Amino acid sequence: MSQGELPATSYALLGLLSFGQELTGYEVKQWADATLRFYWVAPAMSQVYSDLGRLAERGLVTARDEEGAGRTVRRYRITDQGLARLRAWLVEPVDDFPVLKHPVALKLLLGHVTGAAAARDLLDRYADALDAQRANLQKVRDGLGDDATFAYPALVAEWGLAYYASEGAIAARLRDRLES
Amino acid sequence: MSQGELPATSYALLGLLSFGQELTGYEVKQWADATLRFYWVAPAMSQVYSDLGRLAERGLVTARDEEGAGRTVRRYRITDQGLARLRAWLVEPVDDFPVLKHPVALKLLLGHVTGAAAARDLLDRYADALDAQRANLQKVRDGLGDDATFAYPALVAEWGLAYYASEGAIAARLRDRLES
DNA sequence: ACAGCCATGTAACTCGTTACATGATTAC
DNA sequence: GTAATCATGTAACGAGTTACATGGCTGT
Repeated sequence: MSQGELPATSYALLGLLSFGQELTGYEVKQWADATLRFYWVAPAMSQVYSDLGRLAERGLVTARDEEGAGRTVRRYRITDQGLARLRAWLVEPVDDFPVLKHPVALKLLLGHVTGAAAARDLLDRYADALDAQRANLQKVRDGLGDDATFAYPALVAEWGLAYYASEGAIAARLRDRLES
Repeated sequence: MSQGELPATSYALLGLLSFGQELTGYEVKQWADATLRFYWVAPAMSQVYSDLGRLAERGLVTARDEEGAGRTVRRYRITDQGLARLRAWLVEPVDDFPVLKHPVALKLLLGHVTGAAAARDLLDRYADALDAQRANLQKVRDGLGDDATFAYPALVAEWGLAYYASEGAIAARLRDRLES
């Protein structure tokens, strides 16, 4: 039990459980959609369940079947071992530099194929998408409040907001340079 | 032939060939490492070869075996059909918002597990990595020159440089907020 | 002679996705 | 009653990775 390395996404899910609550797979997915999505990925529902199963196998979380009128739901809680394992991973030096899969930059890179008008269009639509994304993240940040419990998630949300703001400014500048 | 959708990475490789040269798989990989790496991914050598093979099967590139004293190298060139297909993909509205896999943000999000000192450390090391990455991209940008041929790649490289600058500033600000 | 780069691929595997399948509870 | 949401999984597949295998060319 507990042998073998885990993919980062598993640690991310384990991390969601490190805030102390006992969550169902469904709830873990919702938290992932609300927070992890902006800095990591939003794992598919099916992956959440299978990853939680693996974490349980290794004793990093416990699975408890909770009887509720008619329906039984399975709640997961992080174990001491899981917390220790998570801490060890967190303090490990980060080997991977952030990977950006940026379809807009990729398409702009090939602007010579489509011409300046298409490139401007691309950046315009990106600016709209950025606004929408930023609005979503702003709601998440507001939802986190100013309590100490979620101080770090709030910090990271603000990082994301600053990133979107900067990205919007850069995109606007690039668009202007294509205007000529 | 030419049936079926292609993954974005295949279009990215096809895009590298859209600049007109006839390249070997090895050279495509080098271009990918130099440019695509910053905004998309650096595909493994083995993937470059298998993707080029698939593009050839579909008539989007031609493969020509070039005899050279003893050794034969295979050079790929984009076809008219390939260029048309690439153009169609480029003008398609971008459905995917950029995906950021940001291990530093992910670990910072879980700062409550390790404490403020570890979080500061994390951001310090990230700042160093950012500097290194920015220096690499600066070399790429300089190598692209100011010729019209690589105007779009140069534009995107400058986007990347601005992004790294902004990221460094944000990380420094966050670090200061953890100082107290 | 030897190291390092150029060059090309195959095989096994992992991560993560979509599609499929099922059913209970809640709000209107 | 019926639609949306809560809840839990399995199966098939795809994209991309690492490990393995091979060999020529180039500079010292």
